[in-house]
Amino acid sequence: MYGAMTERIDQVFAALSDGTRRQILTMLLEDDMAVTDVAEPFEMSLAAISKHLTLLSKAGLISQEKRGRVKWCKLEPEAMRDAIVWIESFGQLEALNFDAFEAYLDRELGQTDTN
Amino acid sequence: MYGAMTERIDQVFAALSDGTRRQILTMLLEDDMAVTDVAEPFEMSLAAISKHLTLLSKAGLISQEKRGRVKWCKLEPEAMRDAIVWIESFGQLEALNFDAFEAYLDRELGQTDTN
DNA sequence: TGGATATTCAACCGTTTGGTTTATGATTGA
DNA sequence: TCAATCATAAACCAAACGGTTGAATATCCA
Repeated sequence: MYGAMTERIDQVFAALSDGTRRQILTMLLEDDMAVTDVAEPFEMSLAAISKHLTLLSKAGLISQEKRGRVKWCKLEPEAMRDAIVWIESFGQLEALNFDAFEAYLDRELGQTDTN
Repeated sequence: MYGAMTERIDQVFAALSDGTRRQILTMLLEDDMAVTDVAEPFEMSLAAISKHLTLLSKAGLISQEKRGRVKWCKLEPEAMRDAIVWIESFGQLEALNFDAFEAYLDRELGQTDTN
């Protein structure tokens, strides 16, 4: 069994492991965008971008709302929160974040979260 | 073509997208470990853990050194640096980190880093 | 020497990923 | 109404993932 939070972190990190998707997220920092406009700077097909957006959406990193024939994509940075907490704890250079990491681990264990 | 740094970030995020691997990294925070000892708390085969360790090693997140018949695994948290810079910039809650992100983007662009 | 231990290799399996092309559905607007 | 536009679906492909089992390799030690 796999905890809900653990699974979400899996999805977020997996979503971030592709340069195209990271670039899309960066573009969405500016403003909400239609799918076609998201696809414009890329060389791949619209269908491929549509798949990337679906994956980002499943990971919670964007939301999509259809108005008319246009589907608007909006960044949802909150979805990164737990992933940020996890990864920051390893930036031991500034050893400040260990408290946050231990708190995270406690929550994980408190959820009968076997791997 | 894909920039070297971009590719490394891909690998790091992909490595972190699996709960087993994140747990291994957490274990290695404590101390260096032999492969067999890493595998002990998991229910999967030793060969499976060995593969996870190979992947972590390719991502630079651990190093492995063979002494005798034992292969020691050591955490290499520095490998997370660029991934941390990238992801932190989206934690807009504390809007402090944007400078780091812009610096990252500048480096990316400065590397003829097409996607 | 030879058995036990540590680790990986090799072959296999089913699923997912990241892309393609073509077809389809929904909506717009002249 | 009907052509153009926006977006996804469907079918396909090659490669990677995450796991298995069984064999192979290397080392230790009695």
